[in-house]
Amino acid sequence: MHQPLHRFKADFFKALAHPARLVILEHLRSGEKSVTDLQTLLAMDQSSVSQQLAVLRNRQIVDMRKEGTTAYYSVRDPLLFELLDVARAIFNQHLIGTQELLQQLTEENETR
Amino acid sequence: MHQPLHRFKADFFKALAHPARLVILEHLRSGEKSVTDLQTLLAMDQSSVSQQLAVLRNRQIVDMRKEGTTAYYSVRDPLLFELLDVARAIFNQHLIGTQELLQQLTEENETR
DNA sequence: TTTAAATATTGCAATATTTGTATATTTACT
DNA sequence: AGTAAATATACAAATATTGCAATATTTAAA
Repeated sequence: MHQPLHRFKADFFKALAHPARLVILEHLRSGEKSVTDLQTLLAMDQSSVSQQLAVLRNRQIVDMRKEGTTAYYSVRDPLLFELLDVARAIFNQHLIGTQELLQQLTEENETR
Repeated sequence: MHQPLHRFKADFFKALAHPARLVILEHLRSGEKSVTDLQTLLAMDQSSVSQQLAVLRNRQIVDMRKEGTTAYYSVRDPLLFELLDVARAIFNQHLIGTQELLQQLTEENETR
């Protein structure tokens, strides 16, 4: 049925579903970065960074530009940042909900 | 450092990273649905639907309401649909890119 | 108190992802 | 040609996720 398209979409989300890759994307908000840059920023070893970048590259989420021996990575579609913003908004809502729940539980204990 | 938060975010995206779960969420755009409803809509067996719903429930993406023996599921935060919309926009861009590439390749072959 | 309907959970083999380590590849420089 | 820097890839062990089939649980009604 809608199998292929939804599989495609699922693969896209799968590419985002990793802490290191999310951090990489956050760092790319401020423009392209080299692998060494990211390696420093994330305090990760070179090959791990390269591997995560490969995942993002395969899903076409990032673009790569080579200058000499240096590879510069950037986010292909600025809409991605919008997506991350909406995701952040959802997390905030989530945290507010959790906080309210805690507050409620605390009050229940106090009035007892 | 930012480990826990990004792990949390990654888990959220992981919950979206499955074709069946994406289809379920699309169906929930038009309001709450019972497990049987979804089972029919998706042409999946009951236990698979329940399992995927469990994943969405664990990540607090959907809410569940029970009425008799029937369980009604709905999306907790409408922002989620906004997120899916942005994702859709990204896919469209992506497809346009692919299409243009194909077009270009076709033209190259024709003029040769 | 059986029975049926609706939903949830469990167990497990098959796959897929992650993580760390080692090894390639590419490019520029000497 | 030989070497160093930057990046990429290969591989294997540890984990996690799927996809089914079987089994439980819960609720309402006979």
